[in-house]
Parts: sequence; C-alpha cells; structure tokens
Amino acid sequence: MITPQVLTMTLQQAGMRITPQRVAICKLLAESEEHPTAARIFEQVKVLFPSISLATIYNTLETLVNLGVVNVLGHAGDDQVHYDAEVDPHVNLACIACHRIVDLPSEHVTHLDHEITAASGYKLLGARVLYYGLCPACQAAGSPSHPLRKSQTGIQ
Amino acid sequence: MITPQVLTMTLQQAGMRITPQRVAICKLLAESEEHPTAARIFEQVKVLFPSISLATIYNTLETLVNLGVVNVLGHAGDDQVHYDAEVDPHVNLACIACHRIVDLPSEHVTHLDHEITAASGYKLLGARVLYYGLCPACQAAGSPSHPLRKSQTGIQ
DNA sequence: TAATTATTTATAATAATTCTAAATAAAGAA
DNA sequence: TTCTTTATTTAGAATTATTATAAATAATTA
Repeated sequence: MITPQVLTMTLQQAGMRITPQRVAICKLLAESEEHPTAARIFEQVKVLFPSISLATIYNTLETLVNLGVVNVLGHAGDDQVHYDAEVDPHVNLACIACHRIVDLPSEHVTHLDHEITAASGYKLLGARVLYYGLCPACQAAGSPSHPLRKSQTGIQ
Repeated sequence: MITPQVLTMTLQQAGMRITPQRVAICKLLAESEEHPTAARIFEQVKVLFPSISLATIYNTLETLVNLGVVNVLGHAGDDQVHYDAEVDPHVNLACIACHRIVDLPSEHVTHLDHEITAASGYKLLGARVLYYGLCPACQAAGSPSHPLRKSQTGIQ
C-alpha cells in the first residue's frame, strides 16, 4: 500500500513544486481502489478544484510515471489508459465483462524482477502485468459465447 | 513459436472466410520477430496487396484477439498498440530508449496462469506482461538522468 | 516589494482508432 | 455456368484520447 506522502515527496525530491492540484492527484492515486484513468481522476479532483484542467492531470501522471512511482496498465476495454500507484510486484486482473481491474498478490510475480534482470541484463524501470478474463460474478451471469464479439471483450 | 496456419485455421473454425488479406496478415503476425502495430502491419501487407485498407488490419486483429490467438501489449512508447501472436506465457521486454520489444522465456511466468486461476477464480482469456527499462546496449550508451523527461521514457 | 520561474488553465491541434456505406468477392443453389 | 445471398473489403468521414501552445496565475527568491 503506497501513501499519498510517498508520491508528493517523490515530486519534491525531483525538484518540483508541491501544488494543491498535485497533492490532490497524488492523494487520489494512492487511496483509490480502482485503477483510474486520466478522465476519472479529472472528474474526481474537479470536485475539490473546479477549475482544474485535464492537462494538469496528464502532466502530473506523466511525471509520476517517469519517476517510477506510478505504473501504466494501458487500455482495459474502454480506450483509456489506466494507471496504478502500486508499483510493488503484483498482478492486475481485468474482467472483460464488468471492466473492473483488481490487484492480486502473486508469489511468482514477486520473483519476476530478479529473474528478468538476471536473464536479460535490462535495467528495469516499470512493469505492466495485466491478465484479463471473466471474474467469478460475470462467469455466473453467463459467459460470452464464441466467437467473442468486440463488445464482449474490448481489451486492446 | 506459432505458425501462420494456426491463426488462419482459428479464423476458419470460427466460421470466417479465409481471404488472401487475412492470410497475409496472419502470416506476417506469426513470422514477425518484432511486435508489430496496426500501422506496421499495414505498410508491410500493402506491398503484396496495394489496395488493402487499414480497416481490414484493425478488423482482423480484433478478431484474432477476441479468439485468443493474439495478445495485446498496449502502447510501448509510440502511442500505438502493439500486438503479439505468441500467446504462450512469456515476458515482453521493452526498451524505453530504442523502443524495441523482445520476448523472454520465464520460469515464473509459466506458472502464473495456474496461480492466478486458483487464487482468483477468474476464467483467464489473455495476458499482457510487459516490463520496461533499458536494454544493455542503451545502458552502455548512457542511461537517462533523473528526473526522467518524457522523451526519454515514453512508456504509456 | 519587484523580478523570475514554474505551473495551471483553456483551447487548439494531432493522430490512432472506429464507424459507415458503397463496392467487391465468395459461397451455395439451381 | 448464372443468380442470389451473404461476408468482406475499401475509402473516407467521424470520433476521441492525448498532446501541444500560449496566456494567465501562482510560487519563489532577492
């Protein structure tokens, strides 16, 4: 579990100013259970800062990603990039029916970093581990028939 | 290593017609060492089929993804979605400097499916396992200074 | 305080992807 | 084969997430 403070402190240590907008974005990212998109963050921060601009959201996200404290999950069926403030190794599980993404601790994923580093010689900066499928609830509601239609998956 | 035949047979078994355009796209996907984008596939297939449309590329990719024989890696620093015809468990490694993506076999990743299925109850349909960092060559050429600037990463 | 610099905002621009409708090709029946 | 029906492709328009730009604002320093 990451705290809002870690995010804001990271910005500060990178020489950036701690503005109220950035604090709000960091707080939302750290405390959100979902894996928000820029648009979702925008509409939530807008409640506190009605004049905030989408550009500020994108700028701050980009900075946090580049500093390595936020990961990018990519699209998850809605044409929007999802972000994850939890950068410790874990699996993200997206349901293609209800479009929710949940976190899953994983014994194997915790070892991946070292395995990859040792085998490849890469200097790792981030990861995007997203599995997709049908969650138990959506399976019970009736799984999609094959061949799958676009509206049924949407993972891109 | 997947073969072009597996892809075309999958289309056939799903009740779709085997057109020359689809065969060409399947062949390219299966034989490509890179992890191509729709635009890249388009320009390569265009050599054989000068009249092919981008819409055909997108339609075929969408179908193959929905049938589970092609995975979506998402953006890799170039604002374009990358595809991977290798759906057996492996790690995709993207270099944020040279923007190349390579495959990496992984002992841990091969076990992830079962671990996730057992722990979550999800019915898994696909995965997106992309790690990003600096490849050995780009490390030697000089790693980016912190804080990272946008043009240096580009993973989104 | 004034001067400087970083940040935010609003809006325009970009471009990947999707949609639409007409044209074309394939499959099956007679 | 030819006719009929259906699937597919094409070209181009439409959509929309994201990025870029420039003016306005806020923070910082002296």
